[in-house]
Amino acid sequence: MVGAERNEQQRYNPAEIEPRWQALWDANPALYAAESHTSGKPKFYCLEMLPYPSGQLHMGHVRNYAIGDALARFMRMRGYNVLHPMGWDAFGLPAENAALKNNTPPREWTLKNIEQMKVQMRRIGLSYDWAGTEIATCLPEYYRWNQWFFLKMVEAGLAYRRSSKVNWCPKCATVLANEQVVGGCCWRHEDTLVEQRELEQWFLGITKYADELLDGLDAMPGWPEKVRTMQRNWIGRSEGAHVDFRVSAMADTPAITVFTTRVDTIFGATSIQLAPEHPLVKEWVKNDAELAKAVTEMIAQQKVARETGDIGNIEKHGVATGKTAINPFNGETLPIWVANYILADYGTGAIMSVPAHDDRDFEFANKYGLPVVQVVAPRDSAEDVALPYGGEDDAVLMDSGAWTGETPVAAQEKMARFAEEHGFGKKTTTYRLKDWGVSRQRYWGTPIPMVYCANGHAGVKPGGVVALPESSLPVLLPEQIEITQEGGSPLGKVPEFVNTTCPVCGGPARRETDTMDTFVDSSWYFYRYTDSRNSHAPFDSEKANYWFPIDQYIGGVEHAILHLIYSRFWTKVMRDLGLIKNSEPAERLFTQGMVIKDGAKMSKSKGNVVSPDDMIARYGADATRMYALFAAPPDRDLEWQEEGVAGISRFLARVYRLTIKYAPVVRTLEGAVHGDEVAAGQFAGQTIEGAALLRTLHQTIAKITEDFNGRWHFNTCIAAIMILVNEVTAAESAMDKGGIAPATVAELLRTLTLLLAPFAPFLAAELWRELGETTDVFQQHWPAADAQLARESEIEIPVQVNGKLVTVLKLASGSDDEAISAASLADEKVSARLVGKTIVKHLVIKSKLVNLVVK
RNA sequence: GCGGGAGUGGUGAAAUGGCAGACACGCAGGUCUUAGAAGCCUGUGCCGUAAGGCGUAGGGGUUCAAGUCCCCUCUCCCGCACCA
Repeated sequence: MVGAERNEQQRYNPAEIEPRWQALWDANPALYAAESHTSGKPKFYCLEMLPYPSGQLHMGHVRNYAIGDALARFMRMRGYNVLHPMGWDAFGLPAENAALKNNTPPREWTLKNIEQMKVQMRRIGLSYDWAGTEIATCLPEYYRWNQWFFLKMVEAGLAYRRSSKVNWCPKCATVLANEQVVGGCCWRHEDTLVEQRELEQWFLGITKYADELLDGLDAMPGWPEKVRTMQRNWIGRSEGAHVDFRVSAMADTPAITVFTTRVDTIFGATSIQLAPEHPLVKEWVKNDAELAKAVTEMIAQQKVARETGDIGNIEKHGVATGKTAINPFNGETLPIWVANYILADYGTGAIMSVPAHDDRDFEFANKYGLPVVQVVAPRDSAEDVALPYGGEDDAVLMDSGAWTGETPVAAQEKMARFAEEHGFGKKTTTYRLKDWGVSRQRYWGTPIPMVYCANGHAGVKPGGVVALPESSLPVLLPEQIEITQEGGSPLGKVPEFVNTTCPVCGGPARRETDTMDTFVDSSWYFYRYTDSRNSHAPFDSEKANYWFPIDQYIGGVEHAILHLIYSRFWTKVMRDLGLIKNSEPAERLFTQGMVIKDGAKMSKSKGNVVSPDDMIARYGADATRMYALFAAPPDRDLEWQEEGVAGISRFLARVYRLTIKYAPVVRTLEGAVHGDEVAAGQFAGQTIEGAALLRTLHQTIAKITEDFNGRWHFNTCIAAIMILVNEVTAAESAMDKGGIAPATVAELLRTLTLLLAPFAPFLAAELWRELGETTDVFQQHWPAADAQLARESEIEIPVQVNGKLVTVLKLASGSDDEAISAASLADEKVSARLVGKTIVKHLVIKSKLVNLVVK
């Protein structure tokens, strides 16, 4: 009957369908807007990391957003109030480089890129609430709140200025945070070695939160173990002790404070080792030309090794200073050396060397013939142990005065207390994490809202730093400016910007000309989304408290340290300012894998970049994003194969053909109920074919629904939809002959469309309309799986003999173990295997499988 | 060196201790076509004409049953690294 109505088949044409729907969606800004915080629905904050507006979307973006958009659409259909925002991480160096190259102002270049990328994102059909949430961090409406937070941190003693050794990228012509140095090179210029410079810089006191940042990781089950481990390593908490060693015969020289995690081994110390850049060494080289030469060489060598990533492998060497120090625990005199394996910026830059119980000290002592004194040994086997010996669980101290016989752990505690009581040491904790240096000598960033009062006033000496009042915010970035890469901050060359008055005394003042690290912008942007048009505050606390924490954050693992640690820090600061209640920004974090091509990360230099625009032009946005979900589970790397996209496109074309073919039948069914309103009994009078199709349908619903709840194996979800479509296609002749009730056909096609909606929104919208619906497919309820309909009528029972498959029995659904057992013995193939054997065990497992153990 | 992850057909992959390779890609044969493209149908882990045997990096173990759990080894990817 249906076949007769078949017209000339329309072909699936995404190039026509997709822009048509896109235009409709663009014209309706409220379509994906979240309801307010007073909504009665449960909330769901679905967030993807905001992109840098380079002007070109890449496949990594497409994959990231395809995952987030599928989830956002699914959650909406499940009845949640979904916040799904998007914005632009719009400050940063590329805009300045582009300005140099093309003579375009950074602002213009950035805003143009944003427009381009927004066009691309809309073309993909991503369901963002553009009108309600979109932010660009380079606009004063946004960055004024960076300045506001900065002032709050100055007030709280969390932002401060000091001179220190900093990482300097010559290409960026600016300072970098420790987090932005990757393998000794700049994170943006992987071939550019980072130099060390001494500069006055602004720092944020992230180390005040080091313990909370570290301990909090244990209570974050929704974050990948990998990310939590990386953050633990980065924070690098190390419990130990400081011990002061007096320098012999130099009463006015300060004692050398060493940091050690093994104070229990101090009786085995045979030398003191200083970093080449230790302050005492700097003093001593003044009167010792030979020492000066050796130290200078070591510093140069350390620098080279650090830059080439070889630090850790360079040969240990050192030089004796000729000076000695006193071990406060036993009064022994130890030689003081300078060694190239001691780092100036970790601990105190000085160690006590215990060759018997530390690999590095052992290597060093052997080379220079320093004594090796064992003071820890296994409890039972005395001192017969290979050195260096770390001291396992059953170890005890030997030759260690009052502490001899103690376990190392007990001794560490007692000896640190002893040192403290006698004033030459204390228990202490060292972190690898350093305070966050946020000053950048660049133009395209947030101006730091501080001035230097030229003449000074009460409490501020001439040239001293003064915070601007909140009322003077925003400090605007000047627009017309000459960008250069030399001669310090570009802002320093703009007199109208630099010259100002002191807000306290009214005298002349000079503005801070450094700008903030762009990671400041991204540390709190997701709070702004909850109230992005607020001009009185960064956001309304009530709104933020409704939406936070983020229910699902999705992005690349490359931000595991940088952005994800800074934004955790910022959240804690905001909590302590009383702005929010949550202590962590995101309940769940998902890090998707990379998109690779020919086995390597896509890059211009390798020439293996696949452009999303090309893919969309050839196969459509639906096929492109669906392939990104189908080709691999989302947490794994994805090898981009164009044939695969073509395959998805063919699949969508089959769905399209099938739906268009039967749509006329569906449309003529008046008042048909559908979706989850269908009563289970409705399809009771099915033909066998109809029942089989409904069974697969409901199995598919169940599978996809379950997967969205956490497993996120969208590749197998899409495979399940393919299986369903394959079955429907195979039943076409039955459908044509009227072997399947029209209501069933309608149910199948409507539900199939709903199941496709999170993955292929354009096609779903088109087919929903073709099926005669006037509502928006994304406002529909997600279909409910009916366990009755999903149940198999016949079960397949594999039968094994000694664990090897012999046959598969087909039995009526609901057969009990006894029936299964009997059927397995009655089978010919099985009995052939049993000739001359004795059955030892006859196992029927969970009504699913039979295993006969025979001898 | 430390930490995390991975290793399954020609390829992407699937399999929550229970039939290894679902679903795709590719390939081969067929069909339709004046021809091609697109469809559609069939086949496709390896060895073997077949019956059958073998098979999840390698080795061992636990179990009625192991890709999956445990131990050892190898390889690859990612992060950190002379961190005292």
